[in-house]
Amino acid sequence: MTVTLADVAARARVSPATVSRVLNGNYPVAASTRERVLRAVDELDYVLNGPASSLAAATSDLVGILVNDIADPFFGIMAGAAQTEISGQEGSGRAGGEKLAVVCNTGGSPERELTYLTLLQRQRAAAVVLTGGALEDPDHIAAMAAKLAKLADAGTRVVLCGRPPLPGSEAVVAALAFDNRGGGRRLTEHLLALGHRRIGYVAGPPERTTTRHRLESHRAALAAAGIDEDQSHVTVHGPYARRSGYDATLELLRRDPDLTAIVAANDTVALGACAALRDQGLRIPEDISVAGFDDLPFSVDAVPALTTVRLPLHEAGARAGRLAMGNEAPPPGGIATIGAELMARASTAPPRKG
Amino acid sequence: MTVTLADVAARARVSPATVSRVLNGNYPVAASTRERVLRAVDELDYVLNGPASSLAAATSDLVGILVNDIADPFFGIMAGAAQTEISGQEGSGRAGGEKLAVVCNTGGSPERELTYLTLLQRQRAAAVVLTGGALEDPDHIAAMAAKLAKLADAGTRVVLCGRPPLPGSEAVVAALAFDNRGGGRRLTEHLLALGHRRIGYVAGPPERTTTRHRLESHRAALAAAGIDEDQSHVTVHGPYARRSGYDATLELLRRDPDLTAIVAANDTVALGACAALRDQGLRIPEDISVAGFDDLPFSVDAVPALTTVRLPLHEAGARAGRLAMGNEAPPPGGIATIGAELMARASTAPPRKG
DNA sequence: TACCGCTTAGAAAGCGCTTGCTACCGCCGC
DNA sequence: GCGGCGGTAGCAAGCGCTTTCTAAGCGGTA
Repeated sequence: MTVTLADVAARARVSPATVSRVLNGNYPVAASTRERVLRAVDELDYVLNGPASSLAAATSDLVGILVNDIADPFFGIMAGAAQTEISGQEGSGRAGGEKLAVVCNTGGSPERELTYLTLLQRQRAAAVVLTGGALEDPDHIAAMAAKLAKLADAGTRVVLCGRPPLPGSEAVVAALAFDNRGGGRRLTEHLLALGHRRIGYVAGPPERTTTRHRLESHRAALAAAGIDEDQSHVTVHGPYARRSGYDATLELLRRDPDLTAIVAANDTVALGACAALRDQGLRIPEDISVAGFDDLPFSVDAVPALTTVRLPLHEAGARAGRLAMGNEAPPPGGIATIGAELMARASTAPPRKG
Repeated sequence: MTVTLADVAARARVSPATVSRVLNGNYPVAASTRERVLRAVDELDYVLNGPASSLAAATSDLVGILVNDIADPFFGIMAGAAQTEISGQEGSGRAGGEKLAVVCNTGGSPERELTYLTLLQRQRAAAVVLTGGALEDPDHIAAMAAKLAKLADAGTRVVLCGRPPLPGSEAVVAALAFDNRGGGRRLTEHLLALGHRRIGYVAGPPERTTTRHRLESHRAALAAAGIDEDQSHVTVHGPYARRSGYDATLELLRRDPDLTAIVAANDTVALGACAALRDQGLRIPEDISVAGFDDLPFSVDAVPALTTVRLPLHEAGARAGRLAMGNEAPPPGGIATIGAELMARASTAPPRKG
């Protein structure tokens, strides 16, 4: 019922081998023959059998992009950029060397992360791009390192994007990490420069690298400014979600009503924080300043516009895509840190005198 | 080098057939044998060869979800819900009947849409979910219908989610369409009830069904209220992007400074519109009302909170996922319309007396 | 005891493609 | 005029798995 290579071969009166070579274009075929084959392909509306092809050639055109939360533009932007870079290979006519770039949503679950990796391993994926902060659980790190090593062994190119390098894993083609520490430090320094001293912090889930890096750099900046009291009572952890920002902010206000600024783990959380503050009748930034992280597209449209740290998500994703395709030389040592730029906007201002 | 079924069979001292049957669990195998096999699998760290398996069984565990823009939460939410429903199959131990649910980003390009479909066809995908509004170009519709028919022929289950049914295509398992018309009508009626008569409209790209349905229902509501002047000079088209909302709003203001309300094609565009209005020194909703569409998560946090139309994106995505897996009966006729609910919030108010 | 049927395992034939090797053809150069 | 060579095409052997068909072993029944 379905058309096979052999059918095409019969129609073009050549051998299956020749058809295969025309389709793959990696072996000389006379122009006249090629044309005859191509015509047969068109007439029969032939579609290559991917599994058969992958099996015989021991390679696949699947490229997986893993994200923590597909509904979050933070990941969407990176994934989209990577996917464009990977799929956009050749504008040249026939769907030849086309890669099938697909994104897989782990939902932040370590098990699903591993499961997806196994599934991609099954498919003998050509490459895998892992985005977003990693879990700090040692077991999971070990499992991931082992898995990635196995993937690399099987010829899959592994790229990390916006994720710190895996300790001891040379399996990876390249790791592009965001400078969360530098960005976090600059953000807090900005607040300090404005005169803030009592700063609440709405952190992400404690077990994520991103959370820790951002939080640690915040505290380091405070310490460097001579603020060395224990910060734990003005820190609340929660998921990277709007709701979490809302709830955490109410909690912080309860713990210390004299806070003059709130730093959020990311922009989404910051938006929740703003909502909570407004609901408490506080004005931003007159009564209290708010800052986020990531500079997602909506942040500039918040009212007031959100002070945040810009991460070049698009650029990083695109670069990861190119690395995955082997279209760009890996950075020295396979590790690159991507800058994070402070975007000082209207949501932060000097604290009220008093 | 890589471990194959035969290696496992040798180690467990059974035939390859038996190992296959243990792994697929669709044939009786004695408990003791099964255990021996499973142990061998573990010890050798065996990973099934997907392509080989797909080739032999003539089926695959790939499920594709096509989206127009992965960086847009509108799609992210649907895709995430669908993916969860598809992957979340069996919590039961071993990675057995696991489906590989992946999302493919077409970027709104018809060619890439078709390309992805071909790629999925190659892989003999188990199912395909198409999300988001369709292009109205007759050629593309015909090409899509043909492609989907071929996919269905090859056993791939096709589900449309948030996309109008394809004319004459019985290839499709089910089509879940949003009630864009009903939502659009209610939104405009809300504005009319508030007393607005001069309403600007920032529409999406003219060639998309979503755009047309929303715009037509808006105009129909106006006409029903006796406002039957030509609306074209207070309508501006543009992509579904923040920037487009900003620019279009400035243009509308230029064309008619007396507009008392602006309706945007979706929430993202509405945010851009708000920014433009603010930059012009206009207050929302005192000077001018603004409404969006979709009710994305950030809309409630806008200042003022955005009046919009809620689309149950998560629910629709989940349902599409279930339909794709055959875990839910298709609606009668294969077509279901999903309600759209007006969310009247602070960004709309009666126009200033004037 | 002989027969039957049930349960469980193995043998082997592909699934549709790729690719190393061989074979053929026409032409050049000596 | 003949050996050789570059350029093309075909043969056939798998790639690693699934699945049909066959067979072996076992207990139960007549």
